[in-house]
Amino acid sequence: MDIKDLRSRIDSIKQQTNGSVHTGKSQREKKPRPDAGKTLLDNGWNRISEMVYEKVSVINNILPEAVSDILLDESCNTAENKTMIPAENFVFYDTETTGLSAGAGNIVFLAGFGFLETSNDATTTGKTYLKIVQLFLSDFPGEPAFLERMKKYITPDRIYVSYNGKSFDANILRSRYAMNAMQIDFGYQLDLLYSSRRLWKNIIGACSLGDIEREVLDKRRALDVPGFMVPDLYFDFIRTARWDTIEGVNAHHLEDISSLAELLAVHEQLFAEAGEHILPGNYKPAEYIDALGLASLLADKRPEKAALVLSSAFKGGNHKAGAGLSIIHKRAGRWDDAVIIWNRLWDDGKSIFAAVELAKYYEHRAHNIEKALGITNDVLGLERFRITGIKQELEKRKKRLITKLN
DNA sequence: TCAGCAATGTCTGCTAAGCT
DNA sequence: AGCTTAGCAGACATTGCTGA
Repeated sequence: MDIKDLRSRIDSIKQQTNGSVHTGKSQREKKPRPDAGKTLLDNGWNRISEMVYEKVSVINNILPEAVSDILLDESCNTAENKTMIPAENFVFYDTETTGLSAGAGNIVFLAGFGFLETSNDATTTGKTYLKIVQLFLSDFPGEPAFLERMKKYITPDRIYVSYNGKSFDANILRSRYAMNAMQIDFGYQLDLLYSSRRLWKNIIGACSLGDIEREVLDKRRALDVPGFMVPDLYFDFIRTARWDTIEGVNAHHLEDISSLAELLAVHEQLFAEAGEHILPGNYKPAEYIDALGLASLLADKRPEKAALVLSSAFKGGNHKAGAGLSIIHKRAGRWDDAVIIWNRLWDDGKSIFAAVELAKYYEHRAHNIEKALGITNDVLGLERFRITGIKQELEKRKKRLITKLN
């Protein structure tokens, strides 16, 4: 994007949010939008204290019903000895801030928490929906009251789901509570950035939440506020107290939280169907998943599923998946299965990894020194070693095998 | 008994990438 | 832009097994 495109994009966003495109004319000359005089209170926000506002929205998109323990580690007390955790234990959260650093000058002005709840309404009983509570700070002095109100939604016994929240949101929040001499006890942090990278990085490249929304969730935002503009728009709001200045940011923030819930649902769907060849309807087909990444996520808690994923990918011609599967077989003592894979990898693609494994197998397991030497000579003849250490290792092996043979 | 090998674990340093 | 995290590679230590 060149500077001209960027300028026009910024103008069009400003036009949507407050009509204040920079035209060279003074503020006084500009014609305000008809709704420019609206306040937070006109837009569904409730005033909690002088500078703190709160809004509740209900979203009915694709939501996780129960969530597996696959993405959680042993430090998560909520998941202790459970393979499935009720969705009510998960809180989806996101913040908007005045900058990127965790330093003193950067504050959180918008925080949102999404709770999965089940309807008690007579007509929709049992239906799960996402209730999102947004908290807005309308000016800096209200920060202590803002943080105090937020404590209502942060409890140590829940699992807090975010996108890059481990690095960003949680740290900034902790730092704001510390700056205000207040205590906060966050629950377990589940950051979907890292699992998303494993699943899609090799397929779609960049894995920002926006990329994931577009490529995986198939969501298109009509006109979104780019992150880098958020601080400026908030500062405009502080100066002008015009609600329409910040309207786009709040909408963007609500979308982000809603997408988090949907993204967790996609993870769950993938885990549930791992190893099966068809992923139905809502999301991209199986070829759109990095089999190695999915298997690596499943490896600890569902090793049998990880093996199924790799096996199915290997059948489809993914040699790296075959290599991974062979190591699982080897560790489990299933040598015959491992040898079949190594032979195929060697025959089909002259895989150095497979050849080294076969040489080890014939030397130490099958005690067939001639065969071990044969494959060692074959692979040494390839002359396409990226890692010189492997070649040296093979030459050492060759020397040893010749001695053994004699 | 001991040397050599393979596997595994730990530590360190570096890089890439996400958030507003 | 600043900060944090995970992943990766390389170096090194430890353990267990095997065969001379």
